[in-house]
Amino acid sequence: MPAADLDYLDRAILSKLQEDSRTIAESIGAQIGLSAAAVQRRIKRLRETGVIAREVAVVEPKSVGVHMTFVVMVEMERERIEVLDAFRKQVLGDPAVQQCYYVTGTADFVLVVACRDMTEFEEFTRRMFFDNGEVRHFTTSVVMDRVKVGLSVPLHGD
Amino acid sequence: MPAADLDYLDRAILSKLQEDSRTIAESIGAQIGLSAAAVQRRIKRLRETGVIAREVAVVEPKSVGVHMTFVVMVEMERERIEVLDAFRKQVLGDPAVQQCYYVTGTADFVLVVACRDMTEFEEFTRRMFFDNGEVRHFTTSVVMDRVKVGLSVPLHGD
DNA sequence: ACTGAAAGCTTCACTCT
DNA sequence: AGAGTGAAGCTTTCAGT
Repeated sequence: MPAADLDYLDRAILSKLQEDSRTIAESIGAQIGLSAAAVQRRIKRLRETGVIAREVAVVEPKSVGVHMTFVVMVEMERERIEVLDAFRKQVLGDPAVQQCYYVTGTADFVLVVACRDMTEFEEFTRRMFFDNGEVRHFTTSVVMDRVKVGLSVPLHGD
Repeated sequence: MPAADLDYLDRAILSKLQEDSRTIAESIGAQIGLSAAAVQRRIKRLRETGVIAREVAVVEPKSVGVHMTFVVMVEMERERIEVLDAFRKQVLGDPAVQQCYYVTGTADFVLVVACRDMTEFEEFTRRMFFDNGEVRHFTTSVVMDRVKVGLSVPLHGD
């Protein structure tokens, strides 16, 4: 998605929807000086062009029995494309992995992992790391506080 | 929100809405064997009880000119409550910080930071770390690939 | 929990600038 | 092209069963 040309109105709309995707067009329009229909049209276009990639419900983990979050740094044995791609695939298919970044530095991947408890995390490490000969090393940080959790992108005039 | 009692239908609904919050109740109902109204009522309750914390639009960063993501490990000078809280506050107010976790281990905080470019990130490090006497050390990893990005929580039968 | 009516939001066609 | 208005369409909400 190579930078669609968005004016300040589009950005204002995105800013609202990043906060709460259920904000109705009429209310957004009132705040930025546009009719509801005009806002709708823009939202539609933002969705179609992929600027709005998806709209999701954020579930409170504790309310569904998921009490622990971990940040895991993973170092692979070899940085061969095949090895990396296989790991990527495994990560994409594992529901415990909320996020995975391929990064520069000593670690190759940074994972954010959500589990019900420590036992479930141990099972996770086994299937993801110990049963995988290509993982050289991993270090786990237990999350004590989720200070800020979101996917909001900074939109210049924030 | 200490674990509301959710049955498998609630979990199925959450699973759908985590994927796409615009999935209409009728379609969810058809898949799990419930009327649209019943699904609606459950969704309403899930929202009111905070199981669904929020509903947000996920913006594709590149489409708004945000081309770089970083994972930053931060080590504080002292682990005094005051110091930590001040940092938390700063993080919450900074739009470049997508996520911040307070963690065990050598680092105190793990940050996911989104910026337009390297220059903006350098400005960020200055205001967040260098101008802050309480930050002892930080290490930056540049994200080369956002393999998996989401906030979806594992719901047992996934 | 389901059905059907009412309300609300979005979408479309049309017109205007 | 993009903005506003008003009607049609769809989704959600609220009664009543």
